[in-house]
Amino acid sequence: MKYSELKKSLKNHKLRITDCRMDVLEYFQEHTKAVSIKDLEDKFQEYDRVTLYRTLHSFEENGLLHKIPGDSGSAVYGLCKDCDVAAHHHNHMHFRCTSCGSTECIDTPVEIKAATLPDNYEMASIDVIVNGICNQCSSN
Amino acid sequence: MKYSELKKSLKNHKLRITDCRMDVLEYFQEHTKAVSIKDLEDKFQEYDRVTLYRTLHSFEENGLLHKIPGDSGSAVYGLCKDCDVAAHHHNHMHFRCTSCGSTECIDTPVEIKAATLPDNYEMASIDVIVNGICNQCSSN
DNA sequence: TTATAAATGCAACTCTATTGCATTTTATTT
DNA sequence: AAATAAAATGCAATAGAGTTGCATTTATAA
Repeated sequence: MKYSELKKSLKNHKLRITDCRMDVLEYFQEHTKAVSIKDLEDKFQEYDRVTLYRTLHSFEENGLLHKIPGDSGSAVYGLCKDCDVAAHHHNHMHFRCTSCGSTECIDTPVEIKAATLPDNYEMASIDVIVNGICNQCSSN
Repeated sequence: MKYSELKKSLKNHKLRITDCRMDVLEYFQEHTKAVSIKDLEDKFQEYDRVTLYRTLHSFEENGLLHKIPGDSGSAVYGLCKDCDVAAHHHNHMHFRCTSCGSTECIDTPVEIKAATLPDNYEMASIDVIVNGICNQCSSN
């Protein structure tokens, strides 16, 4: 993605333009799989770990990323493709490959009826994590 | 639940009978909400943290508990009511209350068709986490 | 009752994530 | 373009979650 596009995207989300944020956002754009803090630390050794953590947090707060609960411990993050700051649409599914360990957002929308909940439970949002073998691993 | 019942349950899962395991299992039986390591540490200060961790792990390995990915960081565990060692049925949903922070297993079975996945993805299992307000919180 | 295999407690350690603070950088205003 | 205020960064320290090794104790089965 072009520099000016990245810049625009940050500005749209009311985020200041910094080297770290530009690099991290570009990294997200270039990867279809969800990204962990570990990935970023390995890739961007020139930035402090803390800065990378704070970058993820600010991106998440400003609706650029969504957090995906990690399998064991550490979380991963995915780009919010169809979201804007006002309305998040997180009702897609996350596919976690048990072979390569990657997590990926699958754009198939997920519908679970609130009617299936017991009385007096109110649904706000839903996270669906599908475990299995991803396309890359199944073709090897 | 009676002592003898707890004992039988542990034996069924090929787990040795110890004080810690009996107490922890009883605690799970008495609570409808999912249990965190923190809950256990607070409740059972007479047992070492490590022992409680290992108790959870052995319960999980032997099909007595299932692990539910925590909101931020620490995981919680739920009793496997309808599971046996041979066949786990984890396709129920987990309800996480954004008000009181509790997580709970809801017995409504969840069906997501593998057909909704893109080509060459193979589904093995699925975790559904519904966020919202639980019955207790909505009536307060 | 004894033998052995497993569970426990303790200490140390690893990994993940956060906080405080001084410094630097960004964006805005003049 | 320079000055200013607000925000981001880097570093060090700290907090929290979870694990490992090992000596000791306990449970089960012979």
